[in-house]
Amino acid sequence: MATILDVAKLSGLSKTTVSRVINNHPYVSDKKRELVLKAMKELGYTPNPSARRLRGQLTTTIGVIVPRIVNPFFASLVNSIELAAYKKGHQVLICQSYEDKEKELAFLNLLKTKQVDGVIMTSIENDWEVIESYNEYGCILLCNDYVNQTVVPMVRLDQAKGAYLGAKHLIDRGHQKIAYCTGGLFDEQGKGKDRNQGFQKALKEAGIKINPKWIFIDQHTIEDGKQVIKQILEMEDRPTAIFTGSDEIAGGIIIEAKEQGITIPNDFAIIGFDDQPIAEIVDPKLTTIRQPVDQMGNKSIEVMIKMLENPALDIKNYELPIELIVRQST
Amino acid sequence: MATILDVAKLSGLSKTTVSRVINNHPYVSDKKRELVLKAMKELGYTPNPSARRLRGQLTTTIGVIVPRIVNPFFASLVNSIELAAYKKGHQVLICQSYEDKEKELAFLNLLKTKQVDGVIMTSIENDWEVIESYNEYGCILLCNDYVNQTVVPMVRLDQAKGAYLGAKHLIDRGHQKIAYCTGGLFDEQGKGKDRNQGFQKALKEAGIKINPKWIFIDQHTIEDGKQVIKQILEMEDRPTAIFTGSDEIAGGIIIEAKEQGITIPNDFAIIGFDDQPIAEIVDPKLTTIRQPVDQMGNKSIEVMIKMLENPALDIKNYELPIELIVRQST
DNA sequence: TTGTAAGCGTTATCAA
DNA sequence: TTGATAACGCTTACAA
Repeated sequence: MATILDVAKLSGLSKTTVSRVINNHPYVSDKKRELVLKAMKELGYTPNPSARRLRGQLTTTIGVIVPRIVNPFFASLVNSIELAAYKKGHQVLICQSYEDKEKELAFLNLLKTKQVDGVIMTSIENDWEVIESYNEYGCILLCNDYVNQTVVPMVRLDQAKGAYLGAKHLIDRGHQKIAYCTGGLFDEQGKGKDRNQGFQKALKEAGIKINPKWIFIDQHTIEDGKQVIKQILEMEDRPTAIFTGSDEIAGGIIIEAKEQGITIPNDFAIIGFDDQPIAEIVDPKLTTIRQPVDQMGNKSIEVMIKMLENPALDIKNYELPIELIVRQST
Repeated sequence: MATILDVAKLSGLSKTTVSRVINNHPYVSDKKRELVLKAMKELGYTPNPSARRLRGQLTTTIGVIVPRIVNPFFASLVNSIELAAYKKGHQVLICQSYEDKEKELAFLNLLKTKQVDGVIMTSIENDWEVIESYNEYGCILLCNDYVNQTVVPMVRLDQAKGAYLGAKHLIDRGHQKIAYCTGGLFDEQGKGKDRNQGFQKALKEAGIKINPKWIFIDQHTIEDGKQVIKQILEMEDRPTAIFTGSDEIAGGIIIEAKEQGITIPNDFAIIGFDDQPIAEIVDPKLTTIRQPVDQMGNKSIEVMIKMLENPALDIKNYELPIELIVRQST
């Protein structure tokens, strides 16, 4: 590989001048700039990022932490992040946390060693204090997931509103007995609390009481969805509608329901979350709450790069719109 | 961040000795090793990968090129690669080529600058000669896609056999009029040629002639599948079975067929390729050819790491099993 | 406007 | 068995 010295020699100039050209510094005469550019081209020269990194420069690499890439929601989020990053000349290092604290920390360690300029976290596993302690080593940006403090920029959706819209839609369709499936808990605090609040708000407004037997926590996959509907079918007192935290659970419910001879939306109305491709694949097609994934990816990269260029940037909260998509399952 | 010098100072030894401990070199007394280890722990020391890279060491980063991460097949391939790499202490840098030659090359350039130790290519866009020219800068491994020369290790499936099994299955079910959808071309050469061959072999053995009107090339998405079935329905002379190059196309066909009041498998038998999650989501569930994605990912990392440790490694071709999964669509 | 030289954190070479 | 030192490729004071 050609080095900066090779370029310097070929152009008959010093390393410094070459470096100045590479970094667009002022005080280089047009003539010499030409010379350098020509030599660079001739040698097919690319600056060595490791050396730049070592010297304390930017790495042009951004890390992204997702729970799992096979989850289509996160796949499309990574997709939009990668595309946006590439346009800006950055690479994307991905890490699947698999919801594991240790994996998450191992990845955040890349900040310490300047392997990545910054990390976009799409989910948070460790306590925020722990994660925050890495913030001194590089930029952290929260995308999708978030915390209550405003210590790092966040790109997020109004999940409470999304859940509210979904629940309200079911109520407007005449449902009073509504089950709730979440990937998190059904707490005031903790994972998924915003959606819980939105859901509860809608029910409260309609004067509906929540039946704790119809709350299913820690549900994630298609398989989980199948189990949920099985459990519901065994109940004496059944709900008439099911609100779910993801299209995958909703999809599982629809698939298994059909297997059991249940008609949707007649026997049960189902609503998903995310608007993943599966929403249009299942039959009946899924009513769901759309998360503007592409916008989230673009915004995250935009903000991240701004942060990198100007570390003193104001820390802001970017909220993106969320909307209800009505299809056939409700 | 603590550096090797800090560790040296704290342990009262030299950088060299510390380095020896880090790299498990011989000739370090147990006592001093202890000392170093203790100091490392106390300082929370992590070696700086940029410095190691610059010094010509391994980067513990492996690049993976996929056409697009939102394609579930590639998402699960990346998933298994990432998991296997993590176990071995490696990071994974992903690049979506979006089937773009330039993007592919931009990424291969990371090899030149020692940003990644090696690249796993799951698809090939540029001419092989072009790609091969990067092989001198680092390890290249082909996974899923392949070329005819054996210049780099390849982890692949017997696609011809897969296609043969699928076509044979349709024939065994009594079909004589079989359409063919491929993501590539219907050539002797070029993308997807193996599957073409397998398909053709099965038909030939059964004495069936191929109707060129029933060949659909360059089909990829669910949307494409919908278009295919629409076209078929407009034909005078229709096929009775459709062989597709991916579960997504097959899924699209099933979805649209249902919309049009067609019954599957009665009116048409459909067979997919990949055994993606969608295969079990559509109704009727999809008969398909399973590609052992996890095995491919694991094997690729295993071989890649072997190559990195021993660049003189024999270049081999690793072929993994492929099988037919019969469900309801045939 | 240009160049010299020091230094980023490692590891390999050589000498002790 | 240990340590001093040079080198990897780059950027940035500082000097000219």
